Amino acid sequence: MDTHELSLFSGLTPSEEADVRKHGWRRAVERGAFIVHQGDPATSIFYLDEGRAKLSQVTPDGQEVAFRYLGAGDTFGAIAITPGAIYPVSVEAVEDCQVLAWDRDTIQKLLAKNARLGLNLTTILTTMVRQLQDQVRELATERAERRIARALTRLARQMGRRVENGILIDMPLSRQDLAELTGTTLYTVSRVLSQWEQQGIVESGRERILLRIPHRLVLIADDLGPPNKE
Amino acid sequence: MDTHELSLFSGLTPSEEADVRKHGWRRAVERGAFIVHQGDPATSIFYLDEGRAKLSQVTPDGQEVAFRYLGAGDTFGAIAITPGAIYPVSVEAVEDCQVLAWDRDTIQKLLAKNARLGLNLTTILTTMVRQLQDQVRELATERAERRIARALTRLARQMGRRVENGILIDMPLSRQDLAELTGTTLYTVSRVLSQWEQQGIVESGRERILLRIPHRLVLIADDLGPPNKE
DNA sequence: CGCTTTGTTTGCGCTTGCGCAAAGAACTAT
DNA sequence: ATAGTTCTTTGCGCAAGCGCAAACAAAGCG
Repeated sequence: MDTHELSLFSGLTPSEEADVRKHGWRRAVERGAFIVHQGDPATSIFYLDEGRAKLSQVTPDGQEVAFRYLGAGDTFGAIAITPGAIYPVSVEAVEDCQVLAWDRDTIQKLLAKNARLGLNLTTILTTMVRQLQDQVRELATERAERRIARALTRLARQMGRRVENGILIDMPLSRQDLAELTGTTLYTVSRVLSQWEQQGIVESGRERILLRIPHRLVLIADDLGPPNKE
Repeated sequence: MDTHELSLFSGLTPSEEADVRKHGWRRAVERGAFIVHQGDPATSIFYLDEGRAKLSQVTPDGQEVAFRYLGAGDTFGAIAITPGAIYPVSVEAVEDCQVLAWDRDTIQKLLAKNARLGLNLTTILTTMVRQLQDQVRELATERAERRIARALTRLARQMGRRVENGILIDMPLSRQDLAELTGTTLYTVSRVLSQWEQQGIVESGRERILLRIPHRLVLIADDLGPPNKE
């Protein structure tokens, strides 16, 4: 369901992949630095080879909205394929990253040379469309608690690390970050987490969330959750 | 800013376009009928040659969420390019439509034959991604009145007809429809429209909305709006 | 032409969740 | 350590908007 299963390189032979890789340029990005700046001319398409990053947008009045977190194997900046485009989002490394980048001409040549690459890119884009449609549906119809539960289960699948007593979201993640990801506020996130903590569903600290009973979160996300009362 | 400017056929020579068209099959769809059913195997990609349609999704519990309205020149169902995919949305004709459809193999062959077609498709998809990101941002950060103003100005640009005393949304559009498009309820939409009607900004009736002072709506959408108080 | 269906309006009460403020907790740096 | 920064928690009041209900309006139908 994630871009996970399908990377830009899926189905390519090792030598094809090597060829595509060597036409791009590699760059190391430190935690906290930006790989892509919202508003800049979109000149390159990127492949995240290592590390984690946040894909987000800032509103005119300064509020931040996060769309998703990227992990190794994710592709972003595909808008660069269209001449004259501007990046509509920013991508910020939340840990040290290694990225591959291709400029417009290069990627176009590679696409012309390798049909499978084009198919992969199309699939990546339709997957993004699907995910964003889900996000719109959730924001339009679900309440905050449910959206937070959903975000956490997604993050767990994507970047969860199995530990002794549950699944740890393996990344610094503040209440504010979760709020930006779920279209709510830091306060609401904090209150919801406190409540879950009391029920033993999660265990959380500063920028750290451990899911002790992931199943319960899935139930809340799908609203079959054991009623809070009774 | 809309898919308007760029259609699937942009930049193709007339004979190329004719070739692509004749490989697809044409279908007439009556108002109210569905062109694509959410949940069905995605076997075809579509081009809307004539008419208007609604692209929407139904939640498990029956609520409907509308993503956008399509007009002549719009492409949808691109997910069909990926083998095994399922349509995540439904597309319903809101007036009589003419559509062109290509099945997976056909479109793949056409894409292999014509690089420009692939570029167009990629651009269409990145545009959809951008629009959906905007929609997420709006739902996450803006209040109902503002989202409704935005939706109306968009609809006006997309399917507005200039008439004597303003711009008419040239399509049957109920309060419920607008609510599904803006992530709110029929009641809220009705109240907001009533208020605007009193201020002379719009003039609305049953499934019909006329923008008398479109500019004012833009101001509300961008929140520079003449303060309601004072 | 009256009857039904479908869409719209608006009063009212209520829930959700926002957001300030202030206190506390955890990490950083000197 | 100590001070400063950053993140988190929670009380409290409040506004937005939900959703029922009931009345009204407009279109469709026999």
